[in-house]
Amino acid sequence: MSKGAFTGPLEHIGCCCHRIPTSYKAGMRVPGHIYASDAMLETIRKDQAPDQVANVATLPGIQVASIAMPDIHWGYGFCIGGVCATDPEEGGVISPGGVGYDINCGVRLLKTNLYLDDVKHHMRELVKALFYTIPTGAGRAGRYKFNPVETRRLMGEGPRFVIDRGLGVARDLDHTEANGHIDGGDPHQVSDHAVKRGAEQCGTLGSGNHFLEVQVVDSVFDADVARAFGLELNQICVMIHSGSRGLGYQVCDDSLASFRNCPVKYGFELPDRQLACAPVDSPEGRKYIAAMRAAANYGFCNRQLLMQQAREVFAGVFGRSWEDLGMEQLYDVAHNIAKLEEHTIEGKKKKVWVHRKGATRAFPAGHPEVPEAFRAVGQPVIIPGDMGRASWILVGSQGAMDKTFGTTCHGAGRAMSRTAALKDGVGRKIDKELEHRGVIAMASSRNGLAEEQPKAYKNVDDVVGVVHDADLSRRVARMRPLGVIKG
DNA sequence: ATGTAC
Repeated sequence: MSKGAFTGPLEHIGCCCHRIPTSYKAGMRVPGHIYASDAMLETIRKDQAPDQVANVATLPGIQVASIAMPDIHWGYGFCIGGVCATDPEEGGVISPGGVGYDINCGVRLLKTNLYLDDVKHHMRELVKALFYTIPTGAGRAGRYKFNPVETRRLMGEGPRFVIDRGLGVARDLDHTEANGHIDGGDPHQVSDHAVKRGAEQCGTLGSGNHFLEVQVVDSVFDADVARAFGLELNQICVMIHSGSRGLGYQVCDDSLASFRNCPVKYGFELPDRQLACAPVDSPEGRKYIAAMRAAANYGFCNRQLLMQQAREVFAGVFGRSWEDLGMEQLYDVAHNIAKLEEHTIEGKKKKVWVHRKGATRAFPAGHPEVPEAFRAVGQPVIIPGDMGRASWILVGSQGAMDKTFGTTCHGAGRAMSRTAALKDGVGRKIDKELEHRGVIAMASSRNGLAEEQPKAYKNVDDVVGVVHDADLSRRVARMRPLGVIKG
């Protein structure tokens, strides 16, 4: 597909929201809604992501609108930063492209009782210890080995499986989206090949935009919610951004092959074959849903094991147990997943399949799926930014339920393609540049650092500004990076 | 995102 600029209509329809009308493209069942500032629209128009928003609006059973967040950019079939809800009772479909290749890519935040002054003279040692303990990079195997039977059990149970083996504590589950266990995951719908890839990679970081960062709370925007989350100024935290590694990739790939003939078989047309999908209640759809849920449970396990290794490293560097260092999990969110959820649409309660691809659930105070500890304030939302500037902690709000199926942004969003960023980095020492900005960075590949350099991303502060102003979630705390390990 | 082309 062409990646040229988008020149179609974007009609301003309210706070930070722009509409692609159904008249833009044949077959659109609903309009497109893109949340962005006027200034950001210029960046957003640079690739075909808005056209992908329009393509998604043609999917059978789609409800209300094809929605995109301010960190939108081009992706496989669906844009990254997209939200699509389908109703199975209206022929609604499930689509692997609406979840992404990295099923349950997501973010976990681990708190400590350390402050900036406690770590600032230990950052080099800390980052080195993290880098030499936690495997990074594509294809890397980890220290935890599971045989195929164990790997399938792990996919069925989620992090409880590894916690039962001493790798974490039960209260970690209370602080994970869906308690780290998506019901209906069936490991037997996952191919042997996918299981084989997953068996040796649980507890590894991967490559691309995945990272593990030591961060400091740089600013607090909502003191009451920050207190409820146990966050305060100058506190040290660890942010973990990773997904389901080769296992999720293989589940996605396997399903795309099985979906190839679905448009003919079930009688619908797609404007782009990368939108491959199947009715929720079809054999192909049911198999993908069962496998995708199992891969999601694996993703939660991967971040659990990454967290546990970070706890061990801190304990080693600071000579105290991780419990004594207060290394408790704030929360863990998935930002590449499809889930069956109840939403109110035109006054009626409906169970819909919400696809979030590079988009984060942001449920408000009082929602039954928000853990009890946060029920009074809303769900913690974790937004990873780029490695030079910032990341954010937000809280879910009612506006998200009203406008975006309980969803907000997932990160900064790329502003440059990987190849453009790579070319831009030739001859530079990006780790040295980061050091001048106060960030110790270690990566297993020089190219990785160039592709992920700060200016390859939009300013995450701007992205967060849009979702705050549009009431899709609210600012709680801004985090500044001190040290990072990457693939 | 991904043993970046079984």
